[in-house]
Amino acid sequence: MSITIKDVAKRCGMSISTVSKVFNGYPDISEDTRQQVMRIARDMGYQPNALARALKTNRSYNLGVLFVDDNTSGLMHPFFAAMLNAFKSEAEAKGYDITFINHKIGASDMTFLEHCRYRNVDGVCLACVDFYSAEVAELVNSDIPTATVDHVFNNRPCVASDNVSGIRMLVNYAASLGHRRIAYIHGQRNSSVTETRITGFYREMQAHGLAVPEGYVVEGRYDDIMCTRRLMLALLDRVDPPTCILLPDDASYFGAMEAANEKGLRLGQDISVAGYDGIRLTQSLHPKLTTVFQDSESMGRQAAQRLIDRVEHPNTAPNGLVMIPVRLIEGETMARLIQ
Amino acid sequence: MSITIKDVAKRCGMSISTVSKVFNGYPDISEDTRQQVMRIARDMGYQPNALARALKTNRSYNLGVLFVDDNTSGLMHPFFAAMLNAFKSEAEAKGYDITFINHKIGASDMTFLEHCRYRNVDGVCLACVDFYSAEVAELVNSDIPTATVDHVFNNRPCVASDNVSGIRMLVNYAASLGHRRIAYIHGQRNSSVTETRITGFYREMQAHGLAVPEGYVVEGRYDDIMCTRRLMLALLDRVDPPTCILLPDDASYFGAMEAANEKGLRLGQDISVAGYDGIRLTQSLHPKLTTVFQDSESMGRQAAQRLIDRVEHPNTAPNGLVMIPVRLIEGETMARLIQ
DNA sequence: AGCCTTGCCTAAATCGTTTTAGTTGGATAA
DNA sequence: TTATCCAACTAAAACGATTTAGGCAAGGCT
Repeated sequence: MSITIKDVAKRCGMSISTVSKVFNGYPDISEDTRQQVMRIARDMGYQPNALARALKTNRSYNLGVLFVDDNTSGLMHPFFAAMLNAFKSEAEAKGYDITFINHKIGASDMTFLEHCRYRNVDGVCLACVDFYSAEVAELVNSDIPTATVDHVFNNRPCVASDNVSGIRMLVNYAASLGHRRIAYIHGQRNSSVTETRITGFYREMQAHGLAVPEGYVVEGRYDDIMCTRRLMLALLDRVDPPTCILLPDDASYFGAMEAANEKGLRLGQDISVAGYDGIRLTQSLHPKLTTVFQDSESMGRQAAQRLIDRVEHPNTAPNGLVMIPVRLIEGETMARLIQ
Repeated sequence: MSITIKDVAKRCGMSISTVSKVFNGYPDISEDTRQQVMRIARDMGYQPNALARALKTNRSYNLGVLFVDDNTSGLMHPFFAAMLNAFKSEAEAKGYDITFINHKIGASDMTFLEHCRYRNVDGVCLACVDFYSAEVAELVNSDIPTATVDHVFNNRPCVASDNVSGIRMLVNYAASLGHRRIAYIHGQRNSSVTETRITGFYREMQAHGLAVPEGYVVEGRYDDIMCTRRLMLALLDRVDPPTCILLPDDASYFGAMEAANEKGLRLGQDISVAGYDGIRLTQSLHPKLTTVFQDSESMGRQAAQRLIDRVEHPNTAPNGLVMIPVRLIEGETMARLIQ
């Protein structure tokens, strides 16, 4: 159905090798021949077959992405979707397509590594996945180049958001506004992102000489409005309610809005909250959410760049960790306390 | 690096053909041999190479998806993301991986069709794309099986949300609550979805004998909070303001919330609005948005099923249009008018 | 004239599979 | 006994590319 190199060669009256060499920029081809082949190939609408090329060269120009969540795919989370989008754009600009790696393809269960081998991906980016699973370890320790997002494996390339600074900025900002009773509803514990933020929270609280009462740091869930609402209500019902509550992420803001409403409290005045992520949506709301902006676009782009770098220059030293700076967005949800 | 069929054959002391036949379920293999080959293959961790297989069989078990938007990718829109997610799950369950089709891969510009050929996709699903472009026409008219979402090409397989019913349900519901001045801020005009809804709007208004004043139907943008806010304020500033405003989609609800706030109007009491999509987020807000639920999950799943059906049974008659029913979600944003 | 470059091209092997057309050797039939 | 058949295997040709090794003129040098 498609036009093959053989068709082009025949039409040109030349050998297959010559046509191939034209397309691969070999020097031992005369200018005349090159022009002619190019013209005829274009006229015929010839497109080299990626499968055949990949089979021979062992380069598929395909990158795997690991974007699976327990429940639903990372596709549905605004932050991960934005990152994937940036990753994809950058990869495409460099000539790579992307393939989602999973472990249920058709009847047969595959490990992530098997799926990667099956599709001959040149490299794989691990973003939204349980980094502590055996499968992931197997993949990372294989010969397939990897890049990770927000989780470090030895000195392998990793793009990480500066979570320590991010959470500290929030605590510091809250403290600077006069808050002393600061609570933290954090995300699920089985991720290094969460752990990093929790540690940062305690450290910055300590730096400001602020106590963290029992129950002020409580496990919630990312992207879960109802859960956040419930936990926030519980915090507000305490005899010693916090004046400021840090949320798992921006999506949780909607839960906070409702909790505040139910209690008749005005956000940014009677009760202060802050999110984490800096997604577009919460920035066009009133009151505008105070949050930490994570540069998902830059993270996705750099993850792609660094992965491709590994793929194309496997013999240079791996480039380790890249920390992506975060930025405090001063919205309208944090009250200045009169002291 | 990887284990090939040759390695397995050697280890088994058999020919390559025999091993291949075992994996492809050929009948002329003895049970003993089958068992032995399977065991050794498993022990060695053998995984057939998809590239080689695809090259030979002309089946890549890869489906293309066309998910490009003018500005940003459809990945960022909750509705399309949900649909893609369902499509992906269904495809994976049937043994297919997915590849994003675009026209800028590396240095060379490709048409969508060229990209599909380059990657040897077995079929392609067109979801979030300009259906009126020449490129898309070229693709749809090629020999590559296609399935479309929300846009019909002749009798080719298409999964469409019942937009006519959806918009009519909203108008009908509004009318039944006593609304007579109903405005419609619709999405961008260059899509059949939008056109269908507009037509449906006028038709149902007429059916209820309701007039549509000049300027009551106005072009907004999907997923654009600011734009919706602006247009809604303009509508409310009229000498004959509507009592009910239909929005382009659920995401626009946030714009409507702000507009109502600015005017000091209570949503669902002083002013009524309705969305379109039924995404999770707007259903966990107060007031809960009245909207039309589009079954993105079912749409994605069925698009995958029907595309794969075309791929696997190319000689049966194409199955035309499947209409996915919509459902009115009665939220809290529509007031009952005392008459 | 003979030899060596150099420039330009081609033959053929190869990547890892699938699949068609045999090839065995033993059992059954005539 | 010999022809026939069958079950179970294998050889080899593809699929569409890349790449190594080599061929063949034409021109330059002794």
